[in-house]
Amino acid sequence: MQIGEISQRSGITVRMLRFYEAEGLLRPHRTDSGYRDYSEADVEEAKRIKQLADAGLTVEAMHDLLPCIISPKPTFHPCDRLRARLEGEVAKLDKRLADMERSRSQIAGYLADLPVEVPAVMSQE
DNA sequence: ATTCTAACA
DNA sequence: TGTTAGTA
Repeated sequence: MQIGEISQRSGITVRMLRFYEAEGLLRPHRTDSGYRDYSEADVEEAKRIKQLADAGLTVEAMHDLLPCIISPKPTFHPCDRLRARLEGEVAKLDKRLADMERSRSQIAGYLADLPVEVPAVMSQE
């Protein structure tokens, strides 16, 4: 099938399907004319990729996790290092959350100290 | 009509 | 990630 069909069936944009391929996540065959030719197996793989992408995982993480997924749920198979990798992802998110909280309080502080604006019609009178 | 690669007011 | 260009 062509890229347009797997796109609608997987929910991944054509743009991203090409990007993931460039990243080595999906390897569809090519027709004589150079068009990507996807198989049913590719559709299942694409659905798994979609799940991981929606979880906010990076392409690098997907490379590690995809081989450990059995169903498109995804259900993870106890591969070696799988637990460590998932824990690593959670650690990264915890780091980002901490950074964002610092940023939030900083900006909230600017907002709290902001002088009250006087309406133009009043300041001119 | 669709897809392909490359590139960015 | 979108979008556009010029093809196949």
